[in-house]
Amino acid sequence: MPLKLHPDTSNKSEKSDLLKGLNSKQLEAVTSTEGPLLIIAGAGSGKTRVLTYRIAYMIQQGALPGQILALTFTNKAAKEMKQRIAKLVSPEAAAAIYAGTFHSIYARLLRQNADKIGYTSDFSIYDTDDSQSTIKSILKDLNITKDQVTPQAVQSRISYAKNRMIGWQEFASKASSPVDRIAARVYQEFDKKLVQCNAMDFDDLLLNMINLLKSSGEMLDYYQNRFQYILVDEYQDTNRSQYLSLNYFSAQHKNICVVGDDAQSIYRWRGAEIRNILDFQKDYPNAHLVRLEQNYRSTKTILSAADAVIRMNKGQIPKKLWTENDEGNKITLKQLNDDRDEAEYVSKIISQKISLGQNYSNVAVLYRTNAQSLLFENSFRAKNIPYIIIGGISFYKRKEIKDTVSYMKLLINPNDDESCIRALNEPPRGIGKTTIEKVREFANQHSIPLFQAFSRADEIQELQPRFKLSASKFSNLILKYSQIIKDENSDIFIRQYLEETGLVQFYSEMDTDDAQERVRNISQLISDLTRYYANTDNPTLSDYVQQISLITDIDEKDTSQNRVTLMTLHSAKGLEFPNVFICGLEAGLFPLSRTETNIEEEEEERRLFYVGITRAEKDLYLTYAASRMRFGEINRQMKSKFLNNIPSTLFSSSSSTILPQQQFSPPINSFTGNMVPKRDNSNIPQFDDLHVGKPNFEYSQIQDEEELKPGDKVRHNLFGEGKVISLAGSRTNIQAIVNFQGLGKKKLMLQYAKLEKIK
DNA sequence: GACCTGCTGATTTTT
DNA sequence: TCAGCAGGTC
Repeated sequence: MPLKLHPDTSNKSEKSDLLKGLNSKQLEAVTSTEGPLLIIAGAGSGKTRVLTYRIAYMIQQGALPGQILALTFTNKAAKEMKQRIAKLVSPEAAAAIYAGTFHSIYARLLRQNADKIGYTSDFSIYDTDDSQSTIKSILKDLNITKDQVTPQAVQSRISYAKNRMIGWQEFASKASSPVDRIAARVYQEFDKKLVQCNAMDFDDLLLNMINLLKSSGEMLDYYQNRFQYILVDEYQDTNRSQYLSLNYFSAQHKNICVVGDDAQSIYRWRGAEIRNILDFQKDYPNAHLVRLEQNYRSTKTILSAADAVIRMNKGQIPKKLWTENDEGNKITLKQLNDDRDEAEYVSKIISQKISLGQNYSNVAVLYRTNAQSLLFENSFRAKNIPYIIIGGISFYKRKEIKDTVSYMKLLINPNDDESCIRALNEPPRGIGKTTIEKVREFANQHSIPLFQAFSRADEIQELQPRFKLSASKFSNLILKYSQIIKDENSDIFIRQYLEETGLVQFYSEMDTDDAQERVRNISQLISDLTRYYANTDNPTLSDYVQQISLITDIDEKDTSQNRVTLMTLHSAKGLEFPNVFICGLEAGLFPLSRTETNIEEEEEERRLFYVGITRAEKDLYLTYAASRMRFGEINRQMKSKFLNNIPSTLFSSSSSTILPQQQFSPPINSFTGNMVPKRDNSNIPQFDDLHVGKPNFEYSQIQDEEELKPGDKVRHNLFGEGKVISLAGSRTNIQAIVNFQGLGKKKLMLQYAKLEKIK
């Protein structure tokens, strides 16, 4: 169907403005709006710009924003794309576009039609931890011990199968090893359990989308008409189920545009199939192909290094990435004695750059494994280098946050057994393992959710009266508030509910730093919920919980501030920085040792190195250490074989001489265990960036403007109104004792507690 | 049922 | 190195 001109946006000058500044290939990609289009976009070739402009152009040409489906790799990328479209076209248009990750968009669509596939719209989304603990309980029910198979092994096999659209029946029929046979058995139970719990894991969001499309002709018809234009970013990293769902969506109109680069495929281990991009032209025989090969990001030197590396891979499509940029600085290769020296070296270079007028935010430090971040953190903190870590333990994976979210989930989806278990004994209610086992048995016998079994505790003969009492207290609390929320959907009641769970009070009363931090985190989550209710049309708790279930590490970080970014090479995909350090280039670490025996895995590692190199705009530093502490032991190692792929002419003269491996100097410290500074989070600017949307952590504003004094009336987000009893501590670390109405006295750190002074 | 202690395995990468 | 867990004790 050709595009019709939109009457009010067909302004000629706007249109030409939009296309101005694009090179001929980019222009071709932007304006080829009809039919299947494959864009092979080399690193730094302006891919994001092309996608954004293409959408804006389509809208200008008459496409309805609500008919556009744009799938990106992170929610952040989608958000940025929408922001740019808001400027290029209009905020209304941007808001109407369906843009997000596969998982978040599909979750949204599934919510609207959950009943068609046997769920309710309030289904829970299980993250990896939830799934694993479900698997553990299944293993227990099946009397399978850890000696036979680990829950992790089972989980990864199930996920592997799901990613490739292999159901349990097929998996069972092909299972040849004992572990596979167990996994097949668990897989079957797991599927059943998830449906019972009204829950989906990450893989199910994709699979169920396909099930939904297959569920009826009308459904398929509806969505094929609904999404007239489909755009997919990072197509090389899509898996089988993503691929199939796209085929369903686009089968009629075939207006599908995929963008990718086979050289940057780094998620094979997660089920991504490069063949999706390689076979696109087979799938759509009349597909138009555009190659974006001009790089606007990096210097010639960096590009040469990247090219030299990727050329070592056999299974790559030949590409000629080129740039008009300068030759630029040589690459620095540095050998250090050990991992601590490596961190010191990186800090030193960063400090030098800062003194020459660079910004911290122009620097990224990339590594293979999250565990490597610790030494950089220590060193940066000692040198007052502000930094942000992406990845590692996410805010939403913290115990107290998961517990709080479990209470929310349970309120909207009482079938959710995982949340029930989590919430049940946090804070401790005196219901122990034996009791839970008895209730679980009862639930299994009657095929009812765990929560329902707790509500019927009276009927369970073997339970002692005191357990029956605490069980009914627990279920009454949930039932009471789920009714209240149904009657009046307001965040006020959710806050009240969370307070009544006693979770915050439990931590508040524990006088440890750790507990105080947990209180702060919970209160931050609650502020976020409040903000969500204030800023969203038709907010619901269910929607909020689903949103935060799908937040990715990179989404939740505010990278706009002036600080160094620390992250894994995987997380760096799609980003760019003037200065990039790639650290830990050692045999066994990068490439990881387990990949060395498998050519395909090693090629994937090499692509990962390629991705890392091509993040750099101007200066690239490659470092490796002769010895490194791993698993609490000091290991000596050789430099990475990947370094041999880069011609030595590209390295600066100040680079370390590339020593033959045998000549490595021995590590200076034979044992550094005690010398590594303890992790100390006290002065890192971290609380403001662990967040959905805009964090706005408004701490310490009050005491800066007007000092609190005993007798003042204050309001706390969670505890409500109260009166300041006393203040103690140093200026930067004031502790207040506040008497809250109905709650009694609480000790609060002013620096973190959000106290609002009221008249 | 709560708490303590000593053992074990984890470090790939993430929606 | 250290978090998480099983197993023992009160």
